[in-house]
Amino acid sequence: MRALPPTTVARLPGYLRSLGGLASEGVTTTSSDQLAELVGASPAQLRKDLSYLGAGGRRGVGYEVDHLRRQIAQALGMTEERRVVIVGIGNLGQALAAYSGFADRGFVLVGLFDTDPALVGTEVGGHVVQHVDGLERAVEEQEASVAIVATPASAAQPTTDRLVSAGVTGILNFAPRTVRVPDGVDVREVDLGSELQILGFHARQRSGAAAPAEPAGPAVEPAPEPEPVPAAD
Amino acid sequence: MRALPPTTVARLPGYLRSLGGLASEGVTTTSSDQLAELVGASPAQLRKDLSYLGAGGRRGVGYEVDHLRRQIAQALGMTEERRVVIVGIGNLGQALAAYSGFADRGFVLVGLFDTDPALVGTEVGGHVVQHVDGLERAVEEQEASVAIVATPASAAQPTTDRLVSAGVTGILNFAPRTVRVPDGVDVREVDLGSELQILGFHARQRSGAAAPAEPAGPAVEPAPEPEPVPAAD
DNA sequence: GGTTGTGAATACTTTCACAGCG
DNA sequence: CGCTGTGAAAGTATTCACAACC
Repeated sequence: MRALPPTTVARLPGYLRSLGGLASEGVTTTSSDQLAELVGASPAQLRKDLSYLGAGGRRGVGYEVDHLRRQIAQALGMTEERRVVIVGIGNLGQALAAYSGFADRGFVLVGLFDTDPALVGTEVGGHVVQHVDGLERAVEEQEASVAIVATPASAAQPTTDRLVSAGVTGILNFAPRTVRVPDGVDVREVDLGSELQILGFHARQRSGAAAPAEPAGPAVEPAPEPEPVPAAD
Repeated sequence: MRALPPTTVARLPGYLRSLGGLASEGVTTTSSDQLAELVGASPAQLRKDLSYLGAGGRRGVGYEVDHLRRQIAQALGMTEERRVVIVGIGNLGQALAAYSGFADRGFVLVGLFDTDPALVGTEVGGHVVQHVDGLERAVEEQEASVAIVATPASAAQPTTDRLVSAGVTGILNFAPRTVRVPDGVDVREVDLGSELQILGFHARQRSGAAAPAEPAGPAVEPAPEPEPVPAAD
């Protein structure tokens, strides 16, 4: 088991969160059944995930909460400090800058950047907003390895390029545009619009929308094929 | 191919976005190669995804941009209006309330809710914040089918329960806690902390972290901090 | 010529079910 | 006994590669 499957990695933060909850309730030992219930996964999946970590569960007993927390935290690199900058201090950037969970996860916010002269120099979440002109320099000096991009769509790719060339290796992109990065750089895209649209898909399924060209079927009521909207804008 | 695979659904918003870009440049026809390049997917995957939709690509020619847009928009239910409420109007909730992409995607914001008396009655993003006491009533009256939860973690589950019982069938949860919903309700979890931690995992991989193995030994010591490696590569 | 649509092949993920150990 | 760890099975997703068609 050299590398963890990406799906496993994506679940670890949730496990860690639930383990924290257990710990704060004074629980010292847990089982795959209990933890699976908390995180909303299957016990088998949980055991498999944890087995990749070499988590030392004891048969007949379960897992030691504290030990498991340390192991997941280490797998996620939380034992090392990561320095993070945020670029784009609009509504969303400001909310992200105010996020209180950085420290708990080993992240230290070291800079906020924007182009808006009205914003530069103001303080947001305890940091003074700087002009993006100084982005590369600050990234290098501060040894930032992670960046959060919360710019308008049009600025996302250029901003990303600058961040990468300055040495950032992890990017969390909130701009509604997928950004390209070279090998060795990791991007995660988070897009409110896409998430809404995915919800919209399921809502449509539920609302009895027949599949396109799916005539066969029981006597469902005259499915209202939604009138084509006035077309594209 | 009854239903689209979830992975395909998750990619459709990105396709739609890129198609919009092409359309605004006056491009009327595209190919799986061109579109794949834009969205950062493989041409084969794109063709397979589009084939699930029954998108009428023409061999030797490609896809008609406008037709494809309409087809994806319909699959995503964008032709029907979805009414959405936001609960929790803190920093993040305010940023989400100000999001300008609702209308383009067929979503209409119909209510903002919070418990904070200092917030109730104020206007955010063109809407007056209401007290959550009136949540169920408003959801029913406004026929909201989608809710965005941006409350603190502790309020996420109770809020979700209330929303669901009032009739909401799609939830976008930004609170750092997975929420449980009954069958027939769709939840998407978006968590900044988790995303950061996933980035942290990859950063750790890169920084030459040794294999996680504690080869042998019953008692594991809690001091496995690896050597700090400053900016290799 | 070019490009789609798609079965087949490969890769990955989840679930099952039970051996193995405390 | 109870509960983990894990091979094997089942289920999904992606990629390949080429026939079909324009």
